[in-house]
Amino acid sequence: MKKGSGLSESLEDYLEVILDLEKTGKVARAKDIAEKLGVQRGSVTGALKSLEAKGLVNYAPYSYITLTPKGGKIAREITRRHAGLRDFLYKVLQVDAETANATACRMEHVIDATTMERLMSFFDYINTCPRTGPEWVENFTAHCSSKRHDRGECDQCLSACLARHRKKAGTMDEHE
Amino acid sequence: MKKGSGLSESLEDYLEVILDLEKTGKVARAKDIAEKLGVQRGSVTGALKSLEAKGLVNYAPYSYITLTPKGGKIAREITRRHAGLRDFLYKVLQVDAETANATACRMEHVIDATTMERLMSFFDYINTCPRTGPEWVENFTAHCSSKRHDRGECDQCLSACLARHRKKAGTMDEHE
DNA sequence: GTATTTTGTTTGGCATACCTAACTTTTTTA
DNA sequence: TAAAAAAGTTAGGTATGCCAAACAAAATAC
Repeated sequence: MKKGSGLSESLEDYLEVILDLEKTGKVARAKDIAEKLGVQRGSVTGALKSLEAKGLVNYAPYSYITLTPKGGKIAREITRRHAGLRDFLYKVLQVDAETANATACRMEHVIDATTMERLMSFFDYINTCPRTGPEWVENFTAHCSSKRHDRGECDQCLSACLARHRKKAGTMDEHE
Repeated sequence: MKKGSGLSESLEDYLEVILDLEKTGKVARAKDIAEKLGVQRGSVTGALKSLEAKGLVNYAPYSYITLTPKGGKIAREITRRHAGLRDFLYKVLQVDAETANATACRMEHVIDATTMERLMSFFDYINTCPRTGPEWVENFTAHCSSKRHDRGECDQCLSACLARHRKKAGTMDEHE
């Protein structure tokens, strides 16, 4: 268990882009792939041949390009990682949208399946645990700028958190 | 602001290993570098020439190898990232030690400075905020295995957390 | 339906980064 | 100190992955 697909980062990027094009524009064309990846058209031809040889895309010269089931599976996995990483970076670490996206784009190729799964569970844990949740995440911004927690407010913060939870739990009971 | 060093992942690895060898065995020898990186000795010579040309290592054929101030700075930065990422993966996400190390080893080359800083601040936030802390992190394990929070215990968990904080705050007051 | 434009392919070249194997230098040992 | 071993270098080769530019096919326009 290393990187999962066994593909180079470059080829994984091609699959990801092809999936994206399939989802939006119906057909993936070499020109669009080149534009999205910022490479020349000639480079796309080479990559497609390589992907075709690995059974990941349906491709023949001058034909339309589609993902094979195998290629689609990998592409969806990469896309899932991309989205998950981007969300964690943007929503939790609160990195600006562009940096979050760019960093996710690089990390998606190097993170292993185990770590990715754990990160997503952790994201879920943060969001569902009453001790944390969105409001706790927001406070992280303050922690970042001030460099230190204002310890004096901790008691108050914790009490408010408990109160919110009880109110919420109470509200939920009413609905039962 | 992209990757910081502008070096390839490969060359960053060389710098990291050279720093490590300098710290432990005093002198970095090509043979040790090759072993640590899992490459042949011939590959090391090529990399050293490249690093020398960039002013990152002091190197001449058959000479000992040392990092220049510039190379040392980059090597320390990579090493710092490696340690930070490994700690986050191991201590927070609780990925097994080997996977954490291997994943950190790949991520260190693709994470940008901003995101890294945020991640470290977040690690600090988790550890210092009374609402979270080590005990909250431990509970993450349960969340992972059970797949769901046992909501019934939340009130109790939160109350205990508040009690612990007050006790701790009280203890601290006594010391003043 | 032919000419033009667009799109796709091919070719040759460059850079990285690795390998193997032959060779040289340095170090060790006898 | 001379032979043997170890360490380092060089040379030639492979694989990726990109580019630029010439070329071919397909699509569009007239």
